Amino acid sequence: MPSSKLNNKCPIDYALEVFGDRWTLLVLRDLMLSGKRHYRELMTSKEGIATNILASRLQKMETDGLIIRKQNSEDKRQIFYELTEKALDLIPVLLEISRWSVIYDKDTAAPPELMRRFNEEPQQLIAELKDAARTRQT
Amino acid sequence: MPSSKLNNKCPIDYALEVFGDRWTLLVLRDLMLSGKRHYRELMTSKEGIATNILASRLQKMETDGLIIRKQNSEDKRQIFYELTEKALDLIPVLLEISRWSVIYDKDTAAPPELMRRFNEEPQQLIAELKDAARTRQT
DNA sequence: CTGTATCCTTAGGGATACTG
DNA sequence: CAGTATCCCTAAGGATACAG
Repeated sequence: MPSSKLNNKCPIDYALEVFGDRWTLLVLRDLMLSGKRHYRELMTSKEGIATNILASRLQKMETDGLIIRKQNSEDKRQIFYELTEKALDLIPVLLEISRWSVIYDKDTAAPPELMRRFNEEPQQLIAELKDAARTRQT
Repeated sequence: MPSSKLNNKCPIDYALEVFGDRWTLLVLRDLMLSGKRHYRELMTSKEGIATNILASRLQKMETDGLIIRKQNSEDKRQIFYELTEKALDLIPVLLEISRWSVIYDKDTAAPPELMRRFNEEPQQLIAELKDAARTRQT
């Protein structure tokens, strides 16, 4: 198994360790592109993740430095998840994947305006998406 | 599970179905960036894939339209795998992933010249890599 | 609401022997 | 060489109940 290698040198190996499972990329999508921040919101995504799986995934993502678990300063019971720069830097990966899927799977759809802008001005779009995610954080 | 949805609309879902497992992306890497074309070559990659897994992955990749299984016209026993355009269009995805891993994992390395060119002239690099893969095919 | 704790099932994958 | 065919095993994931 790729993740058991001690001296791990291949970039693809590392990526597979961090988000090469069945759920992490979907959770990242919801946090980064759908603007979700709470457990309950993540639970509602149409793929139907189980509660124990979501919890374990969130923990691993925190360990891997993708998210930070925070509580609302007024109501301590309110938990939300903040994306790190490391996670935000996966936006281009998600967009590239989306572009590919939209081309090759007829049943796949993505916001056309998003895809158009990714083709025409990718840098600016990425910067905007990052900014949007950052300002959503607080 | 994401793959069981009938009306699958999210691009990330589709990508996960096609290459969201532990091996497909590594096999693609070897075919696309390392120039491997034969079963025996794919067997030697450092992650150590099992023979049955490699065989099943190659079959699924053919079903999914990523590769074409061919035999040498002179020596029919010689089998090799040819990448489709659908697979070649994943080069940007692999490069984006690599860029990210190199930044965030200190143990990860990639050819620096490759990464430099991906930053400075991505379109040209991608075109070159595709061409290289295509000419290798025959 | 945000998770733990269990229990259970299954698909994915490792090891190895074997085949045309 | 390019795989099949088995056997086995475990980690990943579903379902559900429950807790703070």
